[in-house]
Amino acid sequence: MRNLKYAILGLVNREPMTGYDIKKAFEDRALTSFWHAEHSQIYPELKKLVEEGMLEYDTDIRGEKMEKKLYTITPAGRDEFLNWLRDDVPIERTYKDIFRLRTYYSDSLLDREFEKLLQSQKKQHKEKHEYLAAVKEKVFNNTPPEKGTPELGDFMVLDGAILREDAYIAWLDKCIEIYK
Amino acid sequence: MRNLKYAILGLVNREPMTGYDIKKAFEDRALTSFWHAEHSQIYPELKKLVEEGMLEYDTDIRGEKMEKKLYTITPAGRDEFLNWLRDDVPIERTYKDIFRLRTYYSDSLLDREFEKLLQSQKKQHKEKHEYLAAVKEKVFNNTPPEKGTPELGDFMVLDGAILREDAYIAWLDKCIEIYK
DNA sequence: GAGTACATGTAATTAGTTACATGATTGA
DNA sequence: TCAATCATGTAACTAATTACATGTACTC
Repeated sequence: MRNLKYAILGLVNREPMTGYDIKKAFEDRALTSFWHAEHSQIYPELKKLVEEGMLEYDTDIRGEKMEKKLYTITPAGRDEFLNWLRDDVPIERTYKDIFRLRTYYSDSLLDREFEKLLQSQKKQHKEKHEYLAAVKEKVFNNTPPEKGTPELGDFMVLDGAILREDAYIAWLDKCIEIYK
Repeated sequence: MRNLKYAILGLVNREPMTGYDIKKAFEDRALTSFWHAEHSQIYPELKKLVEEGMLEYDTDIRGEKMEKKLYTITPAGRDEFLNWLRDDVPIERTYKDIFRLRTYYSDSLLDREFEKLLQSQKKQHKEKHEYLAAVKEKVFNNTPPEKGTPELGDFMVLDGAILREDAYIAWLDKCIEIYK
């Protein structure tokens, strides 16, 4: 499906970037909630995208010797990206989740043991939720940016991540209630 | 992390199973919402688990020639599984989601184009939601089973899947509102 | 006799993670 | 001068998907 390919094309389509910038973007709060890749996956993919004519780069010499490659999207790359973006896709059958897998088997634990695990998960999801809500307030003042700007994309996925955390916490609370 | 290993150990711990049964279990309504594997991944993993002493099997001859292997968990396998189950794990940093990736880049589409994609996703998530809610009613009468039964695990993850769909639909509605 | 479900495997490829490997630049 | 960050790559391994490959049993 080459999802990483399109994730990268989309980023470089927003603005020219180095591999390092892409790595940083994947660590960013909004993106990190629904996509991620290590640099060891990014650099080979960039090389491939250049070979395929989707991206090109200029080598930038910083200081004495330090080289960095600034990637730009080509017209072919932009076409390919837009065609991908327009696709109407089926929803994913499975959203893999290790804690749900553990919950599925929780009858093999003592009630107290499992309740502790539930509480630990809740604590972590609450922290994530608070963090995301703080970003929404500070960066966006809780208000959606203008249509047609990349910032609106950032806002929507951030909002989605917050709703996802809400639902996760509500689910954990239901499980805790059962086990109490 | 060997998650498939523990997914399989957990299933066989519930009751002896063939590889085919495990495949079917992964297609089951509850499990399929948070875990999945193809038979091409299951059979080699079963072989490995036997080599590691976690599982053993009896070959059952059905009819003329047809062989099936009924796997049973060993005491070592059960120990390993329970130790894994007791682990307190960090929440996943990323829940990969291709539609959220597309949403992140939606400013590159026309409003009408993207709204159509949002509506298509909503339709699919609503169908999934209705299906899950129907299972919850028919199988569990909307009531949690007794503690200490595998059925409670089934119920909790099913409930979690429903809440997840609720949140997804709520998020899509927010996005649709913005784009309308 | 045809179709579906049962039943098990391997091969080839793609995706993703962890570890190995190197070096420059910037600011305290 | 030390630490953090910038910057790029490869190697080895694990995880997962798609395709190839085969045959049985049951029901209509």
